[in-house]
Amino acid sequence: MRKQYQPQTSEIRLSSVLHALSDPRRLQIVLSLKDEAEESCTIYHDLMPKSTLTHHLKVLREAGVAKVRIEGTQHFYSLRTDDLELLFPGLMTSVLNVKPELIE
Amino acid sequence: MRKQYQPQTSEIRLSSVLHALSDPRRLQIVLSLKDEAEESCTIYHDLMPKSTLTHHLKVLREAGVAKVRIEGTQHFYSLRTDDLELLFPGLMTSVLNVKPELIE
DNA sequence: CCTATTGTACTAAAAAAGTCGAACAATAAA
DNA sequence: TTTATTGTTCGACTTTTTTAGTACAATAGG
Repeated sequence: MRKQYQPQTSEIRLSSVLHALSDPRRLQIVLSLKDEAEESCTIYHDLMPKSTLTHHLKVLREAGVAKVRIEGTQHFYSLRTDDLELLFPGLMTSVLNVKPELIE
Repeated sequence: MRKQYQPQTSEIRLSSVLHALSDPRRLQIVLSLKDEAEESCTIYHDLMPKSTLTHHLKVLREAGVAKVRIEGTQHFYSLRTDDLELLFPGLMTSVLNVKPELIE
């Protein structure tokens, strides 16, 4: 369990962020992180198999949308809200406040 | 040259909008429409072949990001700024104001 | 040390997206 | 009516993405 690459703030790109957010399952994950400081991966295991979840979290991480803090064997995910607000002011606010019926 | 389907405002979905915006070439098109009321397709023919352009404009149209007005054989494209602002307040503003070096 | 928990890596298959040439359709203009 | 302009449709091909099973790695606890 190594690497867990996450881009520096200066490496985050809009195309990648929008791509990461455009998948319905990833958008669902992102929205569920809205009000949580951090969230362990296990809560999503009802929604999809572990390996699929790993894939989506990796896309979010590598795009710079989410970050992870590792504690023992548990991974706690959270949004990089501050970085994203700095780079793309207003973007995450508008995405996170989308009306549920307009998501997909 | 018929159909040119464009969704009603109530049919526009965030996933589709984000997907449409996530491709670098489409994002480039969208940004070029920022300050233009309307723009004919011909100006993009340096950037890509006609059929590729048609494809990308179709994705933007069907997602509800752009609309077209047909005049003779010319198609004039513009952004559905008002509709998008109504559905996803602040989203397009943040995308359209991205710093060029943060696009891709 | 043994075992359960948590999540990654690898792999393969299927689905979706992007690219673009060539033929076609509609209009405009000569 | 013939020709040029503008853009679509079709089809083929390539690339990327998504999905998910299986095996593996790291840590925690008994």
